[in-house]
Amino acid sequence: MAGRGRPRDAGVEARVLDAAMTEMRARGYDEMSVDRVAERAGVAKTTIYRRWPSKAELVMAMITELTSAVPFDPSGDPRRDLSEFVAGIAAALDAIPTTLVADLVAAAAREPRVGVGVRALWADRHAVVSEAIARAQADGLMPAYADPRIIVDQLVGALYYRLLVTGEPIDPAYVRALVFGTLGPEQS
Amino acid sequence: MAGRGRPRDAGVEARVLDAAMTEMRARGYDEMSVDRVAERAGVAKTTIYRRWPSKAELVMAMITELTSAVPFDPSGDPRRDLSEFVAGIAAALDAIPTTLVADLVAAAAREPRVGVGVRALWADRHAVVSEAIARAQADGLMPAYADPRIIVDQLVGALYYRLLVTGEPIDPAYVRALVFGTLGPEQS
DNA sequence: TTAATTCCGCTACCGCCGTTGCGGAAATGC
DNA sequence: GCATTTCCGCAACGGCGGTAGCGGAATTAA
Repeated sequence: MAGRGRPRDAGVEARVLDAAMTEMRARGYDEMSVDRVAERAGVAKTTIYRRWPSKAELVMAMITELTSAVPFDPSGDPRRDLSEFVAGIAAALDAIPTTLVADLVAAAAREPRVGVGVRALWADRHAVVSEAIARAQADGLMPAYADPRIIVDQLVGALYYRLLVTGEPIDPAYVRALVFGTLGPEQS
Repeated sequence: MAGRGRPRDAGVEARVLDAAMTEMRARGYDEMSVDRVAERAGVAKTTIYRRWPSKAELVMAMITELTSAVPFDPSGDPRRDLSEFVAGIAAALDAIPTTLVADLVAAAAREPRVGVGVRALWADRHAVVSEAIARAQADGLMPAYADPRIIVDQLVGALYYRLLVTGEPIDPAYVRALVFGTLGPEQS
């Protein structure tokens, strides 16, 4: 399986991502320099650029590791699944510095490949939640005139908008209010 | 009214914002350099930095001029006002390159002052729409269990999310579906 | 006219992102 | 052992954002 030449140092990737993480937490995206990340990882800067084409994609790779750890196993109960879905996104957004989320969004809009990556991370969850909403509509738990996929846009969009534009906090109360506004009061 | 010393060249501001606009349209945010803007405006780079503290705020000033031109005069009819509100945002987002919107969002998240500026641009409209929604709820046109301000988050957020993250188009059909999903079918 | 004041253009500089080229290190195939 | 191939570290560089300092230009006050 090994190629012809010198094999890649297996530890480099993890060391760099780790260093990027600590530098990010300590200084934020703008003040984090690739040179310092390289130094902290004990690696030449060029080695970093050989694996990730830009600072944004390096950080993107770091984030992918983080967000892929957010659990999500749908139960079939719309209210429960919706709450978990929204809370999961809120938690993921909370685990990452706000400025970084903003930069990722910017990177996603600028670099199609990054955008595709971010979307793929959540595509399956979106599909599950869309189905949960459709089921809730069919069961008469909520108005049936809205497109489930658009409701997903609205749920996720509200979180991003609040975090990035209005700057207001995304606390459990907000998450609850969001789901409550979508599904309405509990029906026994 | 004139101060003691040499007065500010009145034409500089307009020339710089104009140059920034054309450079932005031609090259996008990243490839637009302040040096070139200065050259095109016939102005020293330092003069630009004396008026705007950063590239982001320079572009922000440019955008403020643009978006402040989007008209909005509420009629009192919820469906009409909601449609105009959403369509107005969609139009504003459409008039600006997507990458620029993303960078502005990033700048808003990073630089509180920029965020305050953007929010102030829309604060009054948000208030009007919130009241329109509250009125619609009171009149029984839509479910009353949702917080109007959160509905505004969801409407605006869906637009941003679609534009910046999913990359899907914001066409009149989507705007219509968004309002329809919020207010439900027309009631004669 | 002269001094004080404010603005402007110019040059130089720093730090950072990202690239290029080169020599050496670590593996494989003969 | 030896050539080949791939990876790595190193040094240098260009371009950009942003800053500092200086000399001169334009204005007001005396």
